[in-house]
Amino acid sequence: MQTRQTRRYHHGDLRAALLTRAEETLREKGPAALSLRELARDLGVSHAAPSRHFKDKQALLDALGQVGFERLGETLTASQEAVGEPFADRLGALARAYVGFATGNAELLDLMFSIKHDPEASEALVRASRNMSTLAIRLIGEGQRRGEVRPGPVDSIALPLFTTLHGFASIAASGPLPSQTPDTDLENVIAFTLRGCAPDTPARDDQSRTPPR
Amino acid sequence: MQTRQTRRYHHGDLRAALLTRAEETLREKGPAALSLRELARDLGVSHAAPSRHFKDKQALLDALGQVGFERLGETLTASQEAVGEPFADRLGALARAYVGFATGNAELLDLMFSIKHDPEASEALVRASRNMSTLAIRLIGEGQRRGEVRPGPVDSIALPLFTTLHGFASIAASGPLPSQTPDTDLENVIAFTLRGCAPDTPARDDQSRTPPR
DNA sequence: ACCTGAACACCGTTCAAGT
DNA sequence: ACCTGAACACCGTTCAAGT
Repeated sequence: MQTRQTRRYHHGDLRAALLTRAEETLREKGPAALSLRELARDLGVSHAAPSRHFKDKQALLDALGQVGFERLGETLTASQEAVGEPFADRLGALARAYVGFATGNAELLDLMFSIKHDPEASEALVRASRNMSTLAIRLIGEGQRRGEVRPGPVDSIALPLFTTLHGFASIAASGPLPSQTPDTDLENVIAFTLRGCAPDTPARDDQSRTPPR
Repeated sequence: MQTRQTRRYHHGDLRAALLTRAEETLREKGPAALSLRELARDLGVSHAAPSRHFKDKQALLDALGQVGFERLGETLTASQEAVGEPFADRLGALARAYVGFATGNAELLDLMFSIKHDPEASEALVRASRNMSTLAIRLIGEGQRRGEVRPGPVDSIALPLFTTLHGFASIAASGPLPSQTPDTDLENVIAFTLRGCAPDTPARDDQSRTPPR
């Protein structure tokens, strides 16, 4: 009766338990304090047990990064659901979601983007990180159809857009900015990005300009 | 005579030697391979010797980050010397210099920006990193005086500008971008940034537009 | 299949002791 | 002042062995 009901401590999902605990200690004590042996200790298994699920410490870190990318992807996707159609609204929601994730998961974001993108990196990791840029591409495409984003190859706008958001998010996450007003900073970045995306003759306020030829 | 001329192995500048060697192994073998004991071995001193110069491994990493910021500052400053006055030229030179540094010193850049910006972090480190943003501020101020950058608080433009460059540089450094054409990517980012900075009525090519009121 | 225990080579840090 | 040698507690990884 002990084999069926009393599987005693953790079994079936030591892998998941390792990832969960790893994320906790990453958040609470930083990346330097992340050790396989301590993880095993916390979970009450022998120090060699993790090797059944992750061949390497790096393999665990990669898996953690993958979780991070998947969760970031979900967060960004969700940000587009309760928001209006105008491009400015969608971009604002995306930017706020990205920055919110970055400041709420600073150590994880750092880990995600410091993973070596070797050709040999886990395919799932690569897929998860690419999924994110797809979102930016969709956003730009839609903005162009609405005439709120200047025409041109989607990538030539989506990549700068993404790097701007990512740059601000990662700097905001890695320490207080020189400026003491993070909210204003974010609004400035959003406004800057909107200008970078806008058509040559802004359609928003001023109708007295000459229309594009 | 041995105390004056034959100081034997390294002495006077073990500290500098440690930093130099640390940067080499960081570049060649990555941050995970950076160990105080191996550094000491490489330099022919005992494994306890480094502690005379850096109280901690973290103290060495902070010092390494500081030299990184100083060198990046010099690189960016130098990029402004042999370039014309127009804002677009200056920005282009700055962006290319930043990305060049990032791709040429990927591991170091990563280390620089993953340093915890505690209030207790070395003052020199903080100063070195602030120096950089001063450059962006000067650039924007000058662009505004020339009428090539839209008016407004300098910070509201300088910060987005900086985050855009940094975001692209750090992504470009941390692995090949999805796109296979890094040069075009950089040009796209520069063009995007210029639009973000530009006055409402672009002064560049098309003179048939209505001038600003 | 999943885990344990022991073993190995490597760490960072500290501290008495040497010169 | 600057460095050594030994010691301590901690790693990651491997591998025979258990259930």
